[in-house]
Amino acid sequence: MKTIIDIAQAAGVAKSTVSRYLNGGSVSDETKEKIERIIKQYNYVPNTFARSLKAKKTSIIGIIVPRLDSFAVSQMLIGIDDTLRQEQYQMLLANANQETAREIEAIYEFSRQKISGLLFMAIKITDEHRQAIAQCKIPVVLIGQDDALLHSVIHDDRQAGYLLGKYVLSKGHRQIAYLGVTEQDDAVGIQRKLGFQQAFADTTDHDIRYYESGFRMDQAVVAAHHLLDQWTPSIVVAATDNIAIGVFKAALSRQIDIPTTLSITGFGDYDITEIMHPALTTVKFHYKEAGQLAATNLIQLIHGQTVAKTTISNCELIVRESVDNR
Amino acid sequence: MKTIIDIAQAAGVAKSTVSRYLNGGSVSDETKEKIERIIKQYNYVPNTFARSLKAKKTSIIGIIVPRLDSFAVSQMLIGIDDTLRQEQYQMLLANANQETAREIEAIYEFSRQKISGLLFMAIKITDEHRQAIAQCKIPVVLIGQDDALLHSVIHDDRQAGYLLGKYVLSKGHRQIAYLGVTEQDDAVGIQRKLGFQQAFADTTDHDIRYYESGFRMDQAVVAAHHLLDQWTPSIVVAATDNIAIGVFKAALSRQIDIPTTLSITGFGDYDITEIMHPALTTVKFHYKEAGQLAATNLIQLIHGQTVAKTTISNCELIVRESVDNR
DNA sequence: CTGAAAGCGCTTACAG
DNA sequence: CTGAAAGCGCTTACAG
Repeated sequence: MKTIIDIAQAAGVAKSTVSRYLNGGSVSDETKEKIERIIKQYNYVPNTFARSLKAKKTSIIGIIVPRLDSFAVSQMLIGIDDTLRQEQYQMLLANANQETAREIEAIYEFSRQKISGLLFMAIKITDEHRQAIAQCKIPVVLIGQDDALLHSVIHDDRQAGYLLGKYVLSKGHRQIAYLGVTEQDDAVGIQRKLGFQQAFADTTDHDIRYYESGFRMDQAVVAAHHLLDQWTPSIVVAATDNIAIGVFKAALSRQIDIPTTLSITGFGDYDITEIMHPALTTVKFHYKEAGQLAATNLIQLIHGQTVAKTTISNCELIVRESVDNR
Repeated sequence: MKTIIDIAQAAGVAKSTVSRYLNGGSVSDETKEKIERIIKQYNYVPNTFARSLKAKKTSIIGIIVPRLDSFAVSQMLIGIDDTLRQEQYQMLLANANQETAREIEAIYEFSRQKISGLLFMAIKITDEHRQAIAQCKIPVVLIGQDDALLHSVIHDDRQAGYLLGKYVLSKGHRQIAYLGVTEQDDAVGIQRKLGFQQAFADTTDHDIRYYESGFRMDQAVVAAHHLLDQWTPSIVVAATDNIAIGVFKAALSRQIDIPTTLSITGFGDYDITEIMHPALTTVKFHYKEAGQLAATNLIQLIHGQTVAKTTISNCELIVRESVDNR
């Protein structure tokens, strides 16, 4: 491996001059050309460690995701990658596998790698998280989850629940099973549900019953069977598209016709929901844009600029075929 | 930020002793305890740059993926993450977005970051790739694509095509549309097709016609319409599940009944294919395991151990409902 | 515009 | 088991 000294010697200049060339400092056209040629010839690549050690900064952004096999996560990653590339940042990725301990671990590990910023898709922010983040002194932008202190880009989960609630109401449904997720997850577990309930605030002739499922499709199938064993609603409102797909699967295996006998809705507008049969009525979030926004905000934070504490990414109701009139 | 000198002073020892403690060298129990306590108290985290600069190694593995919104890629990433975590490696991720130029760029950028190994999901290996890899002197394991020189973990695409071909044949289909992808992609574009053809080697009363599609579902829809405009096969054999889903969608919009009028198959066994209606007959690849295997092989390569040049991950036919008897 | 020198925070032989 | 010293490959004031 060639070092800056090799280049300097070959070009007949001091290494500080080469360094200046590398960092866009003032160098005469003549030496510039000379250095350029030598670098190309030697195929010289500066050592990032030496550079970062001295300059005390890196071009690496850490990203913590709860899982890798999720449409929402993939889309957000695409958005993040998009803007990070443009700004010449690299992505260091950690999969927390939905475990808080692994999230904390990743924060410290990232700190050791001296990332210049952190993009964090958390399920729930605890004091332990706040402490780790504070200790590492890294700029952070949360994605998908709000926090009193940290910067965040969130989806309008409340509004999403409300829009869907109003729609379900308008279609005449009154026997409603809400298949949610743990309230540990504020955005998905609480806000969507609150928005949904709000849509029914002025209605009295309805019966909404609450059930809970895990995030994975197979967990949703189990939860849906459990639900359908207990009750016969006219609609199941699932807290995510993935869970809705699980309900589809359970209903199918019970020979329940969708949507004639049972209507189903989701949240998220996953790619696949469009081609399901019947196509799923859901609420679309702009995941890719949220990822871009979060990356942009983080970079501004790194540059010491001020950024709105909370950025809200909007949503829209996508009406398809899985909800029947009642 | 505290440095090793702060720790050394506070503990009343030399910094080389602290370094030895950090790296598991011989230190008396007494000093060990002292240093341990101080480190905890100061919340000291060693500077990775300084460490890597001197020790000339990192714990970072670079990963280049063609896209992020793919079931196969996600699953392989999960597998990779799995074994990399256990071995204390970090993942530096680059999304090439199916562009060769971005793949090359990523290799050089990774080299600058001094990754200790590269996991590469390429579409096609060109001389430009080989040159970049050779120049950077980084251990590499290819995933999903074979190469004459580089180490790789591949799926048994040929066998997959063969298994599916034999099945299609046994179900009586003779008017077959093979909706493939570009032959640039050896594994998906060539091997699967060759295996499929091989299954028909002893048959003469068949008519297989070849069409081509992009990898994305929306591209597959267009390709499927194009195909169905031109011909009326009894089955469409799609080169990936994603493409098969596009065919489903096109058939649905044309009111063609699946599988009665048109049978469809895919490759990959994406999660979703199980809950489609009718459920998709396909060939399952073990993506997660392939990711684990590749990561394991790469680490062995990094440790200077010898590794089989090519590791083949097997496949199995998954018979479901999308193929009718003919 | 250019160069000599100090220093970033570690690790690693080498003595003792 | 422990410490003093050199050095990894850069960047950055500071002179000139």
